[in-house]
Amino acid sequence: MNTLSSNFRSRLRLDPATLLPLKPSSHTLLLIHRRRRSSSSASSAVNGAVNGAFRVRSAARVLEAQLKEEWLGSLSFPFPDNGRSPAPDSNGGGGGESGAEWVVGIDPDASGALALLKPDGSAFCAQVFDTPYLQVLVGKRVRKRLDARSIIHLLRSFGAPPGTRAYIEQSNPFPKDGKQGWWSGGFTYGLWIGILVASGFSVVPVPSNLWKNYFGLSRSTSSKDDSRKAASVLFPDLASSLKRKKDHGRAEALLIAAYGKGLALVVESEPDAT
Amino acid sequence: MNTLSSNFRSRLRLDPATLLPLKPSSHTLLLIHRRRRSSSSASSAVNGAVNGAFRVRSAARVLEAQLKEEWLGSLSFPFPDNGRSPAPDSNGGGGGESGAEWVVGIDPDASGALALLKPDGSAFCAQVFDTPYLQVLVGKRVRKRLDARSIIHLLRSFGAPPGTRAYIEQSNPFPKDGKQGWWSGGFTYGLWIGILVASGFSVVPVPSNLWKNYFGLSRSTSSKDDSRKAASVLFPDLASSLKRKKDHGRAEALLIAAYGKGLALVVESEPDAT
DNA sequence: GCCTTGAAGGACTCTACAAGAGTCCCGCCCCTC
DNA sequence: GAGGGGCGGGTCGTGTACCACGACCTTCAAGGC
Repeated sequence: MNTLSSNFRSRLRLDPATLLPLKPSSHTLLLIHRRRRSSSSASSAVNGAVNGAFRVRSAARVLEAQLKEEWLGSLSFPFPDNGRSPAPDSNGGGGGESGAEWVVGIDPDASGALALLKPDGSAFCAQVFDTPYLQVLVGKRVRKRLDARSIIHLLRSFGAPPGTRAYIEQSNPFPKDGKQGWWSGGFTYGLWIGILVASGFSVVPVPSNLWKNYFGLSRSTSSKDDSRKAASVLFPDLASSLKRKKDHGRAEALLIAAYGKGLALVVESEPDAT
Repeated sequence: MNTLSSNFRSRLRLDPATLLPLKPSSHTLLLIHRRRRSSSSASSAVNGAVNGAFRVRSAARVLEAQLKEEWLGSLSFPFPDNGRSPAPDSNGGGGGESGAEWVVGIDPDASGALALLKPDGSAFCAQVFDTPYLQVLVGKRVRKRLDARSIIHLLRSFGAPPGTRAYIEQSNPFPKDGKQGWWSGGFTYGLWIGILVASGFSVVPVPSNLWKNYFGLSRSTSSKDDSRKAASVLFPDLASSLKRKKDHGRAEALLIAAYGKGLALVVESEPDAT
């Protein structure tokens, strides 16, 4: 399709035992966001329900969770009333049950990548694509900007089922970083989210801490190289496309997807208790 | 649909004489971006074509235009090979000719709005919608974030023809503005672009200078009030929804749409010469 | 083309012909009414 | 809920006890190989 976006394929048997032992704890809740009718006017209803009986503290706690749920809901498929061909089942997600669902992982940076885990028989087909970009003249300099059309084209070519979950790393710039970096971080993040939601994916933002801790990549010197190494172990058939330093984005996308897949397995295999 | 997004309707006869006298000059070119096969590897082909015969100056000029064209192309419908139900005509835009095309105008700010100019017989139906938003907990503060799902829902409810042009104001923060402002500016801008392109619109970014000069709103004290006034004159039936200070976003969206509509008329009525 | 280092940065149109002049916000959080 | 004014700001999950702690980048431009 596009000369720029190189793609690679791999075959991987995702054994739950490989991914589960690390953190089956707290994140399961986040994935169970059901329909809620409240839309952009949270405070009144919640206050009305909580007044009197509960402390102000717990009310704040509840409101906090409510806000997060609504934010996630606004990024997820199917839509409340207009969803075309919505899954009749309760689960909003892609493939349904038994772990046979599609998962997308995205490193939204300008030199980022997109990883796709697609069910293939009893195994999985893993692919990774560099994010298509363009050269754009901004000010009197040429900068790199994501190529919206190519990204949409790529997503459509997948043929993923509606509501497929797309895990995307949250943009979290540092205070001492420059404003242009802050702007670009917001732009790539927003562009990806807009495209994904409009394309029928259910977007799940993931703070960078989570998937890094999940794979034990925290506080490791040269974690950039380590994440490439970890991705090569998880997806050995893609190791050849993770050899260079600049393949860091590919590794991130793959690990984010694997993290999301692990969460999905947790949700499916452990309905409630530990 | 949504309790939050208030909508309003108006009927307006857009007389070309009303909009044209101001600036039929330079911007017509920007709208004539035809298909180009080059994608994200501009430099080589262009350099090859320009080498030798032309000065370096003009080569830079050509490359500059090429970059801009590619950036606009990446935001426009139909897609090169995957466009579903593409307009068979050459014009990528919505309604075709005779000025009877749909136009969308967007003020992408967090408290912004979307304006829709829809052909209705020989006149136009103008509507404006506040951008749906959510309260989101970021850090330990509650901030306002655009509601992607509601925006998509709103756009789909229009039933606009594929390739309808959506004019959106460019995000241009000031150097002394804070990083959070830079991030948010990039985020809202990117989110809108992603949603619009993925929803089949042709996005045309518009620097704020252009439409302000176009309507003579530059260098006017309290240009906020003036733009509300100008929008009320152009769309008298919507004046009642432009009364408050905070309706500034609605006025902006309407004026951006009117600016885009004016450009479309220029392109259609004056193929080449002045 | 790939990797490293180091600091954290306006962008835009118009005028007039190379670089300069002039213009444009917004987000966020406090306050009052 | 609406308007006004002033400055330009991390955010995150987790743990211990309602704030503390420690973790996390990125963009953009220039130079070396």
